[in-house]
Amino acid sequence: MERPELPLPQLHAFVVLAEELHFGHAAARLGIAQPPLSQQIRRLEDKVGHALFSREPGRVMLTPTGLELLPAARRALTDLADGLAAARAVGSGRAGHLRIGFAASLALTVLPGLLFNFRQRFPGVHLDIREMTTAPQIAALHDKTIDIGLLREPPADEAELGLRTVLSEPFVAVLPATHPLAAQRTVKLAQLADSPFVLLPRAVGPQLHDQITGLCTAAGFTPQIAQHAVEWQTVCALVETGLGVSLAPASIRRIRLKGVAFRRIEPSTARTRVAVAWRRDDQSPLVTHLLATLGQDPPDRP
Amino acid sequence: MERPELPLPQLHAFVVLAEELHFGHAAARLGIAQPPLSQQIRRLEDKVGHALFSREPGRVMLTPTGLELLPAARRALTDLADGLAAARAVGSGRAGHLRIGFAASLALTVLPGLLFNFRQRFPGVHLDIREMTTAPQIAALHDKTIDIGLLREPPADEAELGLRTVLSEPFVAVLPATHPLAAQRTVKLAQLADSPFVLLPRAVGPQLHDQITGLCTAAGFTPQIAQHAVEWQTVCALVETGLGVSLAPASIRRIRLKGVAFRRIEPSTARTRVAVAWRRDDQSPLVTHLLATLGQDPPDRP
DNA sequence: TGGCCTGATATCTCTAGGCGTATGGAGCGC
DNA sequence: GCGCTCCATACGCCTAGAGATATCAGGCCA
Repeated sequence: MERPELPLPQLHAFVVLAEELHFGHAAARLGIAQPPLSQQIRRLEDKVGHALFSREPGRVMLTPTGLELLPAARRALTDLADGLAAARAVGSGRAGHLRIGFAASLALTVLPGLLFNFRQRFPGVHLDIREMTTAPQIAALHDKTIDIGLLREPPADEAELGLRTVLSEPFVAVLPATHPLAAQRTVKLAQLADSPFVLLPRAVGPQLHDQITGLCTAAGFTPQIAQHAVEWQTVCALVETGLGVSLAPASIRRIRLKGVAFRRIEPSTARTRVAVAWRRDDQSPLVTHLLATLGQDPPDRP
Repeated sequence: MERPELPLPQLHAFVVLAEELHFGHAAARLGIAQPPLSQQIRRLEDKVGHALFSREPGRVMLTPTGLELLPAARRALTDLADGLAAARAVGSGRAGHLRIGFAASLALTVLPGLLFNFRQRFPGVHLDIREMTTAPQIAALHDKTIDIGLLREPPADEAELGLRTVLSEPFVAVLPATHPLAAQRTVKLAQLADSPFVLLPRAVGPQLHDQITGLCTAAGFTPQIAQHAVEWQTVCALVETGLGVSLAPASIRRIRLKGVAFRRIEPSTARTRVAVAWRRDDQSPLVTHLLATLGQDPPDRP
């Protein structure tokens, strides 16, 4: 790649003149007087080393040399205009792509609304969504593998990461509608001690899993896990069949199955936090935009 | 098409820095000191409105914005470099295309050598060859439908055209080897009065045709045309079969058939002229080159 | 802590070039 | 011949920008 020798204003003048084939009109289109245009063309011809236009009295025409240069000049100008526009779009956050990690348990709560709102505001932005648990999200943020994390039970000691709580929700008991406790408005945790549990496998969400089993332990019993299911829908479905009960973040109420009842638990102090995480030093306006979207459209609180 | 805002030197600096990702090295490759490079990049970033590089201590990296701009910048630069080279090639006559009209009777004489030599010297030039008789060539030169004409019996009164004689050749009698006159070294035109003639149709080359029949008339007889043939090879082949005799420009000797004899005619004053014609005001270097080629490689004189 | 590397800043110079007005000069039509 | 159109030429002005040198500031390593 060598140093370019053709100033863009001259190329611009050249292209316009090639379209108008009239110095006066071309100068008018360029918004300048005619003599400067003559100079521009002259300078360009000097640089190329050959005439680009034949000025026969009465008509201006492109020479073969000019005809050869024209498409290149035109492409260069449009490339630059388009490239500049695209770069500005990316720079201002109207385009680009954003990689978001999210906890599986959010797929039915904050995530859909967030994606919907964000896409409506920034339709040019490609969103790359991947399901990850908390620890891998933290690692991926440091790796710059993702730009945004949506996770449960955020760690407290991450100096390089920004963290903001998106949702803090209590737990609910998930019961078959036929279960005796379903008759009560609230359920004491200890009352679940004898029921078999249906839970997500610990590997899917260790923080949440540990918090749930921790709640049971605090209530004085160890949950008897009868069955694992990787998705909350499945958990509810299994509860509906009477296989057992479960404990889940309150947003699970979104899953409406007629054979399943959700009941507040007591004590109700235990809550699970959902946070958004990002790199503090991330300059991308897309991150800012996403955080703003998250702030302006607070997810429904169940 | 709007006025471009990105000076090419800055784009060049940008591309080089994007490749080197190191201000010092990039500046060295550009042949400038490092501070000016920093300035170039800064100016470009000001114009774009966003950072193009992230300068973390220790490493320079492209931002997404810069990554978006890079391909456009690269394409614009190479387009211009290539376009400029192509335009210069056309301007200097190393490329382009040249439209040549030629008389059919030259297809076996001046034309092959001319094309061969010209193509060897200017392999980048596309030659557009079309067979035309004299009058259409003159018209096509005025129309700018062709750039070069190779014609017989050029007109004298063409002020706008340049004309140069390429070849001036006598006529020869074309005889079957068994013909009594073939025993002589030279043939008097009148001796052909009783033989049937094989000639090109007048439409193929009126000037030449008229000149041949004119020769006969001058010698006191009207040729009995027994057969027409559109190509000289065919004429010779028909003569070989004994169908008749012919009169032809001497360069026809190139066609070697064992049953055909070529004999000088007397009086030998009659000659046919082949000329090259071009527009005097034609600026194209290709025309000059072709004329030079024609001058430097004189066609074989039979 | 003191070099060293790397990039940013400050300041200066110089010129290419972009634009204007005024003018010249060739064709062309009346 | 006169005026009109259209392009070129001739200055003159002025800014952008490309380049240099000198210096500063932050990380890194010994």
